[in-house]
Amino acid sequence: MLELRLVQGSLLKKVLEAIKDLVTDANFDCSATGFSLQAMDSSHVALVSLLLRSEGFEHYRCDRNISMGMNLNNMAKMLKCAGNDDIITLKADDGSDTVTFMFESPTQDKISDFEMKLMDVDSEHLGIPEAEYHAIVRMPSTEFARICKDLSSIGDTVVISVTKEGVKFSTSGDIGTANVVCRQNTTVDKPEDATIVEMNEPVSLTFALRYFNSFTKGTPLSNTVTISLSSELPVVVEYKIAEMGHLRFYLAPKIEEDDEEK
Amino acid sequence: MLELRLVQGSLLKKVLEAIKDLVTDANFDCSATGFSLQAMDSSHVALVSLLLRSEGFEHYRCDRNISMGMNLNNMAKMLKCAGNDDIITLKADDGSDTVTFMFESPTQDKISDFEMKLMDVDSEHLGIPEAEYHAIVRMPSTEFARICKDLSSIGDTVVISVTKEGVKFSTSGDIGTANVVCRQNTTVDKPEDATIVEMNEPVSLTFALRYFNSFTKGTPLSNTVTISLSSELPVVVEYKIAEMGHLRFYLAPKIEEDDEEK
DNA sequence: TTGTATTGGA
DNA sequence: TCCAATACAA
Repeated sequence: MLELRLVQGSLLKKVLEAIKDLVTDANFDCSATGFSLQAMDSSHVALVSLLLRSEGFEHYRCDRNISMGMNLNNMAKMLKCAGNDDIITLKADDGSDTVTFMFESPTQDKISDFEMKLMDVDSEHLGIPEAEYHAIVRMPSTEFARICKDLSSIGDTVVISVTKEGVKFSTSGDIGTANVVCRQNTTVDKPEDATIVEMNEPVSLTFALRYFNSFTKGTPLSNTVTISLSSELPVVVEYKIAEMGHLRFYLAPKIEEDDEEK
Repeated sequence: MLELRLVQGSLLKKVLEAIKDLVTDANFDCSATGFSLQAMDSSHVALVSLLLRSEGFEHYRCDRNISMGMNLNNMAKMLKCAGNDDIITLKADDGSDTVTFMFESPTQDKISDFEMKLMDVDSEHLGIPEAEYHAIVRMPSTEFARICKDLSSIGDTVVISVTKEGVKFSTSGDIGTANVVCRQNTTVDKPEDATIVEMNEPVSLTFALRYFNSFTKGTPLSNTVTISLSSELPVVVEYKIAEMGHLRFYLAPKIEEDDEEK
C-alpha cells in the first residue's frame, strides 16, 4: 500500500513538465526515504535524477519499497488535470498494475481521481558518485535559461568557462559567434538574484546546447540553478525543490577530439 | 573604426523586427551624420528608409564613411539575444569583414558580445526627393495597424481618400466591401491619440494592402504614424524614432488602369 | 491586472 | 507564414 499526499501539488506538475520531454518512460522508486526517479534521456546521453523526500509530503505511507514504471507523457497529461492549488495524492495498492492520482481542490469542492496503467520499464540504476567539483556556479535560473536559449539561436554547442571573475558561455555557428559573461555578483537586493562562483580550479568544458535547453524546463521549480563542473565529469545542473529535494540533470562534456555529429 | 553606443537598445531591436520581413539583405551606412539604411523590399516594390542620427547615440564614433552589408534576419537573431533594457554597442574595425554587437545589462553583470560576418550587398542608393504632399495624416499607429489588418481580411487593395473631414480607407473583395473613416479629431486626452489631417488638395490613391501590413510592423517604434500622400507619388508611411530619427516606408500607388497582378 | 512574449496550430 | 491562445513579466 502506497499513499503519498502532497499539499503543493503544483510541484509534481512542474517536475513532470520539466522531464517529460527528456524521458518518455521511467520508474518512480518509493521507499521510506522518499519518492525518486533516475533515468537516462531517450538518446541515452543525459541523466535525470529526481528526489522528493518523504518529509516533504503531508502524509507519506510506503509499506515496502516499490518501483512503478510510468509513461511520463501520460502521467503529465493526467497531472495537467490538477489545478495548481490542488492537493495531489498518489496511491497504489500492493500488487496492482495501476496508480491513482487524486486531486483535491483547495475548497474540497472538487475531488478527481485519475487511474493510470503502470508499465515495465528497464531500469539501469546507475550509482552516481558524489564528486568534488572544480567549480560551482549558482545563478538565477531564468538568466541561465535565457542564455541557453539565446546561444542556441547561434550555435549547437556551448563552452562554459569558469574563472574567479565569473562564468562565460560561448558558442559559434554559421552566422557568427557569441560570448556571454556573467560576473560574480553578490551585492543584489534579493539573494536569489545573485551570481556566485565557487571555484577551486579554472575549468572550461563543451556541451551540446540542446540538452541544456531541455534542462532549463526545470526553471519553474526554483529561482536559482546550480551548475557544477569538473573536467572529465558530467556537468550537474540542479534545481532545488523547496523543502523536498531536487531535480538534477547530468550531461557528459564533449571531448575536444570528437567530430561534430551531423 | 566604428563604435556606436545606443543606451536604448530596444530601439534597434524594434527596428530590425520591423524591417527584417520586408528586406533580407541591406547595407547599413555610417557617416558622421548617423546610421542609416535604404533598401528595396525583396519584390522590389517598396522602399525602406531608416535614419538614426548620431546625436541620438550616447557615443558615436565613425572615423570614415562605411557601408556594411548585413543579412537582416541574422542581425535580428543576434539582437534578440539583447535584453530590452540592455545598452547595445555596435563595433567594426577598419577593413574588418565582421561587425560586433555588444550588449550590457543595466547592472553591468552580464556582458555579451556577438560577432557577425558582413556581406556584399548590391545597393542602389536612390535619392528620395523631398516632396510637397497633398495630404498628411497623423494617427495612432495601433489604429492604423488595426485598419490595415482588418481590411486585408476583406480585400487586397486599399483606397485611401483624404478630405478635410478625415481619412477614409476602403477595400472590396469577393465577400463584400469595407470603408473605415477616421475623422479629424484633436480633442483627445493624450496628443498621441489624435488624428490630424493636413490637406492642401483632396487625394485618393490605391495601394496593395500586403505591403501596408508589413509597414505596420513598425508600430512598436512609435505611438503615432504619419501617412503622406500625393497623386502620382509614392505614399510615405513614417514612424518617428524618438530623439533619433525615423523609419519610413515608401510604396507607389496602383494606377487605375493597371490589371491586378496575380 | 495589464501588456507582452512565446508557443502551437491553421 | 501568420494568427490565436496561453504563459509570463511588469
